[in-house]
Amino acid sequence: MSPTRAEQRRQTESRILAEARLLFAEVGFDRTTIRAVAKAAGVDAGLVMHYFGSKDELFARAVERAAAEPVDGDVADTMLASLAKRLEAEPVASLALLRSMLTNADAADRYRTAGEAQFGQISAAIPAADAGLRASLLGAIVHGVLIERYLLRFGHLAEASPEQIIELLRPCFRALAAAPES
Amino acid sequence: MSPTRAEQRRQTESRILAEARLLFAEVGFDRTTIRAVAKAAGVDAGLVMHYFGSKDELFARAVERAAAEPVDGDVADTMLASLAKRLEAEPVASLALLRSMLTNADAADRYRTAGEAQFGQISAAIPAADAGLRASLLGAIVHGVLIERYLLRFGHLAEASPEQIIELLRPCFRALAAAPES
DNA sequence: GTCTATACATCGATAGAC
DNA sequence: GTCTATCGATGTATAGAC
Repeated sequence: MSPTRAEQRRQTESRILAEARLLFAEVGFDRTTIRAVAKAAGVDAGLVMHYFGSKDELFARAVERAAAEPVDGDVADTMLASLAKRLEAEPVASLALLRSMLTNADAADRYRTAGEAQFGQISAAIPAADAGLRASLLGAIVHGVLIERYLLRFGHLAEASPEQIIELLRPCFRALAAAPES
Repeated sequence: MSPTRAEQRRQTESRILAEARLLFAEVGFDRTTIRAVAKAAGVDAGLVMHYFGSKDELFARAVERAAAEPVDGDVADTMLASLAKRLEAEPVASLALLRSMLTNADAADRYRTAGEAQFGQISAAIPAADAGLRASLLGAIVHGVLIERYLLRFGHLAEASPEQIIELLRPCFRALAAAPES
């Protein structure tokens, strides 16, 4: 009935990862210490190092996620649906990346890489000569909203319902996703 | 002909402040060290401490700026004009604040305070029941664009001309600044 | 007015005991 | 599989010499 060593390790490891994600999302890479992660997970700092080798590796494991979903129908609607999902359930792994991307080069790279896949699809689906810039603006808006809602917790944005936000942004997204005249 | 001690100090102090602003904008509060600021300004670390007392005080002095300009005419146009100005000349003091606001509580507070004055005006000028949320979204968009252009230097946004960006954002801003029907 | 020397704390990482 | 002990580096801040 007692768990094998491999099971033990897997459980402890995932508990460490969960606490690391939370801390990275709350205070960012630099201010998250191995010691604090270990304490939150109820283990020793040496064990965290033993499992993950380095703080960078721990961060990499904590923020890795599944790939972005494909853009099928209308660009604006697809992006709004994706944003709505992230406004309903707080996306901890994304927040860990967002929190750290301005002060950590590795986090910035991962953020860029994660965004490029989605960017390519969106850019290709916009029928305009300046599709790249339009897609970039859409991305900047999404991230600006997520930052002020979850990371800075600005009053109106933090408390508004996802539907309210989505409906206000819909005309913006439509304007950016559609060509000026066609 | 030789400068007085007071003049000497004033010059050295403003040189230190300028270098501090640059470093805070480039790598954020935590990774900016007193030693690095001193070195960039061509003085000793002890002197920086002697002038400003603490790293927090140095940061406060480095990011303090003039108040936001008043909202006179159309809300959307006013905000777009304000954004255009910040897209033409890189606003170093603002960037220092933006770079640090996700990982430093004091920077986040200053950012919030600086934004609230402008927020109140914008919110009051929007004729809608959800004016507060609309104003917040406008702020989030502005900051999202500034972050990706200057702090992350994303290709399309970093290279686009201010006019291009402003014209693409104009319909978004109009939609958010105007009541749904009136 | 400017610099040297140093106290004091924190953190990542390593080695090894149990 | 988990924890103790410790090294080495770095950074803020202080005290005092010049």
